[in-house]
Amino acid sequence: MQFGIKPSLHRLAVMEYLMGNLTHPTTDTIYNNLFPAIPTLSKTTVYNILKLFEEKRAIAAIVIDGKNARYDSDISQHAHFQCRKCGSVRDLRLKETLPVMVENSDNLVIDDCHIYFRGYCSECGKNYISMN
Amino acid sequence: MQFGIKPSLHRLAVMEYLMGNLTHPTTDTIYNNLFPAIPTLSKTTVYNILKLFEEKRAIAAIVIDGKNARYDSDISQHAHFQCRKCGSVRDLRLKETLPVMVENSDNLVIDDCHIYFRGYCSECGKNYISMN
DNA sequence: AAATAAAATTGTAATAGTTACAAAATTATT
DNA sequence: AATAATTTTGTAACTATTACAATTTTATTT
Repeated sequence: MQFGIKPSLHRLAVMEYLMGNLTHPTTDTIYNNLFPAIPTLSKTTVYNILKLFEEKRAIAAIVIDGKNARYDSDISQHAHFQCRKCGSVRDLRLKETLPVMVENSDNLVIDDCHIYFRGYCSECGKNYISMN
Repeated sequence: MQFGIKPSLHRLAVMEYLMGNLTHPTTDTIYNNLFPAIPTLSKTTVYNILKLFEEKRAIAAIVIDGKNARYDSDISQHAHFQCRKCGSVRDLRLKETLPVMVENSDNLVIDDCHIYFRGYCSECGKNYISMN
């Protein structure tokens, strides 16, 4: 396990789950899916582990609607899309890697960038008629 | 009041506060600052009004850390930066307006885009030494 | 102007995601 | 084997937000 994170059974299980499920799961989803196989697992541990991973930048936390955080083991440069109706989150590939595109006149130490879009997914947008 | 929002004293007060304070205030901050002048104001009303404004796209909700939402009456294309240490949020101007830069192969109805950066602000980053 | 309908606001209570914390269990080191 | 360090657990607390029904205000109709 990299990123200066010591491995443990639980940490490995969470990381493996994330790598095998690039569906931007919530803490709850991760916990519920791991629990059957690891009955001693506690939800606090999942919170702890996800927090540790995110701090070490081993995974990305996706926060869009403020309801709950989602997690992504794909830390390559990509954007996200969340449907306003069903709440589902999916990846959006960028057509080109973003250049340094902000005016950073002050001495900001920038280590992280997130881009997200919102709207209606193909399912929920079926009956959507623009009023413009 | 535009965006298909009927004006009321409270709605006008919230909008005026946001337009006069481009500091990305939280619901709490808005409420606490308006309350002295409008003692009948309730926090639920502030929540209701901010939700309405955001739904009508009259303001932008800024959700970065999942702790609480912040609001911005500047709905022009710009990015945000949040300090990991002090939590402050500030604007970052984009050097050029973003072109359509995602592969939108599916039928997504996209109506909103947010870009945010994280790291350490000039104050909190003073003693920051990169370990790379 | 009075009566009625519609909309906005209020206050309380509930919800849900997350964190604090101290105890227990596990793992590593001496 | 003994000790120290780390990880995990479980409960309780916290906080931002929402649900909801009652009340007040505003608009519309008679």
